[in-house]
Amino acid sequence: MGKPRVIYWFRTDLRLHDSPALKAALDLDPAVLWPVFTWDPHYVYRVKGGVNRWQYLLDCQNDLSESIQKLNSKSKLFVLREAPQTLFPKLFKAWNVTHLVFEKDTDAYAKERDKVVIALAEKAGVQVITRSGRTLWDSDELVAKHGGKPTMSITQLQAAGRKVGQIPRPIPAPTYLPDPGDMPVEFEQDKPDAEPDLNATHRGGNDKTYANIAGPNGDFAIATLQELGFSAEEASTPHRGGETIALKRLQEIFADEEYAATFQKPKTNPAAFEPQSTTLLSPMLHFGALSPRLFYWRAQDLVEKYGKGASTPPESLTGQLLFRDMYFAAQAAIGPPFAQTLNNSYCRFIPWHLPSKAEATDAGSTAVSGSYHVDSPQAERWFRRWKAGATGFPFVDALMRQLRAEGWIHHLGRHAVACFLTRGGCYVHWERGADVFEEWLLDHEPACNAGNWQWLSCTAFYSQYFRCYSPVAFGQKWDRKGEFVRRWVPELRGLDERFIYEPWKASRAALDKAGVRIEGDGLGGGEDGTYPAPMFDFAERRSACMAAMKRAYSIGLYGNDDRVKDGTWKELFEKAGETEMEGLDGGSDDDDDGKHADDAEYRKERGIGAGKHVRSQSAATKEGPMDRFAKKLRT
DNA sequence: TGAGGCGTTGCCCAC
DNA sequence: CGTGGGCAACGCCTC
Repeated sequence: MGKPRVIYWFRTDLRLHDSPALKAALDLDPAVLWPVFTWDPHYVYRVKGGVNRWQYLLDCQNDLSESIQKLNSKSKLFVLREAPQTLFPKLFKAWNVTHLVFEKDTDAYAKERDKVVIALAEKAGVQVITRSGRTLWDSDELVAKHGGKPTMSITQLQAAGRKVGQIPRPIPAPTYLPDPGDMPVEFEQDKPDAEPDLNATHRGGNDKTYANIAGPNGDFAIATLQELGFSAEEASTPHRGGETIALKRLQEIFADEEYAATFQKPKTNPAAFEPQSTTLLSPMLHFGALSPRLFYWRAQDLVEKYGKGASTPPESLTGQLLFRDMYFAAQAAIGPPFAQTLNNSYCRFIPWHLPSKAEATDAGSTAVSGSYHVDSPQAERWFRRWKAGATGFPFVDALMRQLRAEGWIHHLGRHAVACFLTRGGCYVHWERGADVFEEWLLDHEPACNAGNWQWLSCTAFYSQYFRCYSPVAFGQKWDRKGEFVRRWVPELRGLDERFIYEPWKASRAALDKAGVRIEGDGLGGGEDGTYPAPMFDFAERRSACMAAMKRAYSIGLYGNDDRVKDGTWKELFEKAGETEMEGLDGGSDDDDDGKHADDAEYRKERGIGAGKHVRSQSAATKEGPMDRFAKKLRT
C-alpha cells in the first residue's frame, strides 16, 4: 500500500485557516493532494442569485487558489465543471484516488448530494472523511443533546451547546501542502440539464459553464463571470470576498477593542453607511472564507480581557454567532420544511397573501415549489413595489435599493423591510420575502434566512406581533436628517429633513424647491423627478395586520396541520370574521392584467368566491387611501 | 400549579 | 435628551 492519494473537496469552506476537514486530510500524510472545487449545477441553475453573489464566490475562490499556490507553487484550487455526483466516480478511477475529504454541509440539498457522493466513493473503494466546521458546534450534535428537537431560543441553544462541550479553538492554517497528482480528464463529461435556469434573467443567456470540464483553457482555472454567462459590468456591490480580506477585516474589528468588546447589535445603526455599523463578515461566514470559531474566540478572548463593561450574548459579537448556530441547529432538526410553512410543525400558519404553491415530492409529502398564488392583485402589486424599492415610504425604499445594489443591508434594516412586507403592512407571505433575500443577499444562508423571516413575521422564534416597526419612526430614530434616504433615494435628496421620511406631507412649495413631484407608482421606470405616494395608509394597514395576527394566533394552526393541507383552515378563519386573508382580498384599486391565470383556478380550488370581497377599507375608487391622506395633509 | 418575569433590537407620549 | 409607562398582551421558563 502506497501513501494516500487524496482529493480535498472545497465547497462552502473557502479558506485555509481553521479547517478541521483540511487538517484531517493532511493528517493522512498524503503522497498527493488535489484541492478541488466542482461546479454543482444545482447552485448554477436552481438557486437564484444575482451577479453580485457570483462575483463574491469567485473572489473567495481566487483568493483561496492564490493562498494554495503560495504554499505549493505546483498546486492551486482546481475547478472542474461537472456535477459531483457524476464526476467523482470518474475521477476516483482516472486519478487513482484513495481518500475523499470534505467539510460537512448542512443544507437540505447538499446533505442529499453528499449522501450520494459518499455511496459512490464506497463503491469505488475510496475512503471518505468528513468533519464539521461550518458552525461553532456540530449542528447534529446540538440537536442530539437537545432531545432531537430544534433549538428555538438562544437559551436553548446555549444549554445544548454546554452539553456538547466547549467550542473548539481555531486550527492554524497549514504551512505546507503536498503536490497534486496527475489530473487526466480523458473521460466523457456528463453535461447537466440547464433547464430551468433560475438565473437566466441575470445571465443573459451566454452561459458556457459546462463547455469544457477543465475550463476554457483546460487548466482547471477559476471561472470568470463571463464564462458563467454574467456581465461583470452588472456587478454593482462594493463588497468583495476572500479569506485574505476576511482576516484583514477581522484584525481591524478587533483593533478597536472598545467597539468589539462592547458591541451591542440592537444599538448599531441600520442607517449608517460609509462606514456601516456592523462587521460585514456575514458573507465571509457564508462562503467559509472566515471560520466562525476564529471569530468567536477572538471576541470571547477580548471580552475576558476587557472585563467590566463588555457586552454579553445575545447582543454581543459572540451572541450573533450563537444565533447563527441556533438557526443551523433548528434547520438540522426540522429538515427541509424549515424553509417553509408547509409541514413545519414549528411554524405558525398565517393566511398571508401570495402563498406558495405546493407540489408533491417523491417522498409523497408536499413541498413548496417556489411559485406562488396571486390571491390578491393588490398584495401582488404591493409586493412588486416593495421589491422594486418603490413603496412610497422612503426608508423602506432606501433599504430595498441598497439591498439590490450592494447585496447587504444592516440587520435592523432587514427587520424593518421584513416586518413591513409581512405582519406590519402588506400581509404578504414571509416566503415571498425570503425568496427576494435569497436572490440578492451576498450572505444568503438558507437556515438564517428562513429563521429570520419566521422571526420577523412572528410565525416562529418570536411572537410579539404588537411590536411593529414604523417605516417612518424607525428610520428617524437612527438618522434624523435622512442622510441614508438621500443616499439611496436620490430623487428626494433636496427635501427638507422634516419631510424626508414622509414626502407626502411636504407642501407643494417644498416639493418644488426639492425638484420632486409625488406621482405614479414608482414601477416601470417612472419619470425623472417623481417619487410615488405611499402605497397605503400605514396606520390603517398596521391595525388591520395586527388584528389579523391576533385572530390567527387565537386559531393557532401550525404548518403541519391537516387543515392547512386540505384547505379547511379557511372555514375557521371565516368563522372568526377574518377579512385579511388569502383569497378574500378585493384588491379593488388594481385593474388586473389577467397575467395571473391561476387566480380563478386557485379561488375555485380553495372554494373562494371571486366576488366575495370583504375588505374593510374603502378602496372602491382608483384613488388609494394614502392619496386622500396626502391631499388632506397638503391642504 | 398558576403567577410572574423575560425575551437580541417598537412606538408614543409624558415628565 | 433620557427614561418609564401604556399600548394590548405571545410563549416559555421559573419559582
